[in-house]
Amino acid sequence: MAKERFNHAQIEAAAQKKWEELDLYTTDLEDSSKDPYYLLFEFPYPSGDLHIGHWYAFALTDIYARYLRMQGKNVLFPIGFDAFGLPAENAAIKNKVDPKEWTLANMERMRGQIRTMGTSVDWSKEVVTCDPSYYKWTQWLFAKLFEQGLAEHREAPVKWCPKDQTVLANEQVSDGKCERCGTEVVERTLTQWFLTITKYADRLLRDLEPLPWREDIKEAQRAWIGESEGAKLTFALERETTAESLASATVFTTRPDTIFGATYLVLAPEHPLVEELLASAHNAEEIRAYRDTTARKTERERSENKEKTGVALGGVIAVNPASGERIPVYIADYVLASYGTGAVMAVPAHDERDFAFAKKFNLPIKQVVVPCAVDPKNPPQEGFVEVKRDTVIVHLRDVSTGKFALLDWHGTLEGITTAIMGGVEEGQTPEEAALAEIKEEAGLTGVRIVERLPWITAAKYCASHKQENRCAHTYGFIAEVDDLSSQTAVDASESDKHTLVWVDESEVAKRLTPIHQKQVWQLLHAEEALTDDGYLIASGSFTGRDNREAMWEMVDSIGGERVKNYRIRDWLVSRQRYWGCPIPVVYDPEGNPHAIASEHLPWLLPEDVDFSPTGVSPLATSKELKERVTRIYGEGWTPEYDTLDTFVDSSWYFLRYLDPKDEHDFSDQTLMKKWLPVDRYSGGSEHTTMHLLYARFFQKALYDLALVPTAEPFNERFNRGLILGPDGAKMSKSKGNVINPDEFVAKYGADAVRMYLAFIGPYNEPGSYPWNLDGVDAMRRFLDRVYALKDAQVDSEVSPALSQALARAAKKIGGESERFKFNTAISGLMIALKELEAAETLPREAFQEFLRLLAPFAPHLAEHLYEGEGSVHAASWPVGVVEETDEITVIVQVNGKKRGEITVQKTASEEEVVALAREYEAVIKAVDGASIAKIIYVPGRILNLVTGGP
RNA sequence: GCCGGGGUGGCGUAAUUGGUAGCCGCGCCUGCCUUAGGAGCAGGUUCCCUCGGGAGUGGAGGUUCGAGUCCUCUCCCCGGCACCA
Repeated sequence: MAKERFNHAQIEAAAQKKWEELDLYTTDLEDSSKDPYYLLFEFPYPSGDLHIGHWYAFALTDIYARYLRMQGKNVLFPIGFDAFGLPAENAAIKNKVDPKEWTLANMERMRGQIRTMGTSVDWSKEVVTCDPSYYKWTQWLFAKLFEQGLAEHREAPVKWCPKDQTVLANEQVSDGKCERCGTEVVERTLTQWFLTITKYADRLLRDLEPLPWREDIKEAQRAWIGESEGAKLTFALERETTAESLASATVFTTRPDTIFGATYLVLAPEHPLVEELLASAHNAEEIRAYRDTTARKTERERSENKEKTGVALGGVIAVNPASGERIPVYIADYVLASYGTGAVMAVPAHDERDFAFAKKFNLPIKQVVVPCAVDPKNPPQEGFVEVKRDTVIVHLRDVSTGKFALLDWHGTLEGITTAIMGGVEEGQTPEEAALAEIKEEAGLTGVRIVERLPWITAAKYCASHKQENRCAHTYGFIAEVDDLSSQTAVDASESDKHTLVWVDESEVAKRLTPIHQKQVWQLLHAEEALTDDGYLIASGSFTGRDNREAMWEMVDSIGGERVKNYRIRDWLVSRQRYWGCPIPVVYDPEGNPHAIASEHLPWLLPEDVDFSPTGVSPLATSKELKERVTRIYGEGWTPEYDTLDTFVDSSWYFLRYLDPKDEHDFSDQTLMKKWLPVDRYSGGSEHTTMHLLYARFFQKALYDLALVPTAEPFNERFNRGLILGPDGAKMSKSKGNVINPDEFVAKYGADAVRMYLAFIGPYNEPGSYPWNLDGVDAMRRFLDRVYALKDAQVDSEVSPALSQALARAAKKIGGESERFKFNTAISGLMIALKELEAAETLPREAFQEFLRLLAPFAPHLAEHLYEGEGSVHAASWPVGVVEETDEITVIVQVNGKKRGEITVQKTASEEEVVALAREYEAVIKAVDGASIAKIIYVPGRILNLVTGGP
């Protein structure tokens, strides 16, 4: 017999009607009788249809909104539409419809769908970014930024999408492709509007630290801002032949400690000095050709091919300000014009890119930092003096077999395997020392040194018998021997210490035991720069010092400047598209930009426009716009034809929610003081670096203008996971795995669908979940079980046990909801339901209390079954007190393994518990006659008996 | 490559933050009910086992009376950044 299933369509419609009649969700922002709580989710783009992702975004934040209201909070839970943007324009081009009509129709459709979801959003605060009453204030704020010098009009190379026919922000380009349509972007030089977010880079970074955000979100922002600390150093440029001073080049480096190792200088192809020095170069043609080739390449093409290219600035040299060395100057596109100073000092020994370039162009590689390994078995001791010793390590190869000689040590050094090694004695060259050691330790003569290794390395260890720390400054050699048969035997005193062994090349690294031995061998084969820290060599008066410790002194000594540099670029906001907020600027007859005065705002988007994509801004085709400018400003004045990036619209919408209809101000100062910052902002991880950073920048700029009361817009930020298609792949129309929620809502009901989404996993973590119908079905079964209990209600007293069960549930469900862990909150509901079902009789009061716990999760069904006054959503969250019982369960362990559990009075002493435990059969068996050496008792939790001997 | 977050049953997940590993759900198994079941109900379900137990949270060590949780090394997955000097 099928269980009675409720008619969800009927119940939902009735509940929604009731909420509207009671006007349940209009927030009185002035109300000061309750704590304000601003719960925000990212407002949707009106694409036309509500998809399952919208449900995940809106319905789950709605759970929290409802919970907070029941907690007695005054909750602001608003919604609006991010209504400007490309899809409308593309639809317009394709289907010959008006973008405005298209957008308005979509919004109307989505409003209806959102209403049927049963979310408790406050429609009275709705904002629509394409509405003149909204964009009037986007324009007003832009004008404010312009007045502050935070909006700049300048020529710059920009990313251009040939398909969308518009400029893109750096952030909208990924892998060299337009983020929106996937078309390869090209670079163009245009005069564009920029918001100078770089001026706030430092504050955006610093103010991030105290925010209670998840580390990965903060880290993504930090990486985007990309702070690096370093120095600006200046190199004089001279004519190579006459030493005539030509100019000077400033470089940015994060490694000024390696200045003595700078063996050449590199300028970005776009660097202004390149043009300036062209006349002095003897290979001007070559340079021009290189510059042109580079200019024709997209940034992607440049970075895709990691093979270094470049050309020397022939006849020009730079003077290393530290060493005085005259070093060559190159032009290469691995140096970016847009980062740092567009010029670098190249230290091939200690920078991977410089190393690759130096190898290719045969430039000198000069080591100035010696990386230092520490012997982990014998580390330097605090307080001992450090003594530096020059040492050598020899890798000796037998030419006839190709094997290498190693020494297996005996005695106190048993188990250690090294190469032939030893100290460099007074008056010896390292080469001589190497040959001497070969003779001494291996007893070999007729050996030749074939190579001195390029890098010097070091190892630190403690020589405890001498009370000193040693630093072995080590030169490496490769030596070869032809004929082993004619060799003399090793001195007996040496052969006692070690045995000479010959091993294959591939075995060497595995056999070497002390860490620096291994390191030297690896360096021998390492064709790469040394980027590790260590001590300085060949660095004038700084030689011997720790590189990090000496760094800033070195900067001072050559008149360098300590600076911080940021990777973030200014925000390009000009778009050559129609469906956006017109940039509120006009140009005087001289071409200077002027912000449009507030009495002319909103500066309306003209309607007599041909918006087919031609590469010029559609607004340029408007007759009305030109006439408007002439009428207001006079002959010779011209309009700005570009529109704003839609991220500008969405950078302040949460301020407008507080006063959406205000005609005299962008928001309300008093209400902002009361409601900002947003308490919790829930959204998608795709907005971590753009929207979130832009909104923070806007807030700070407005804060500095005293237009908003806080420097940060959002307190908590939660990023939700992703709902995948049933096939586990990201939903996309092309894959045909898009879930349309309407179908499932019709079949299972809105409550079941939202509970399924809530139960799927923790909401505040970046997981991804495939859509699974069985899960929706399970939620419907749960709701059917709830519904089935409605007729079991009797007017009897609630038993203490049931009362306690509900109190525990209220506590758990509340706590989990607080942390957006709706999955475990629902688990709490299921446990509570089981307890209600198991009760002999179901007191009405108990079931009604359960409905209050259910209300945020299944708002329609809870409303339908609720018998109290008004709406269940206006009821308060149950505040059951979880009482402690007199009896407690103690887990008994023997040697950390669980052997049983005993129930004792809460007041029982340790002795009593131990005595009880020792009578327990499994415990007796586990102890097995052994004596108890130790007893660990955590009252009320655990007893651990640790056995000693028999 | 660098940075961040993770690896727990067949699956999604849970674990009071150092104290009973596997809650809740899916799936699966058994039984009941039913003309029927892609319905409902009850029970079971980490693995191995000689039914006494034993093993177990990616792997290897360590700290601790006790480790999914802390430390060291290592492997793998996801996300971000990436010629940023």
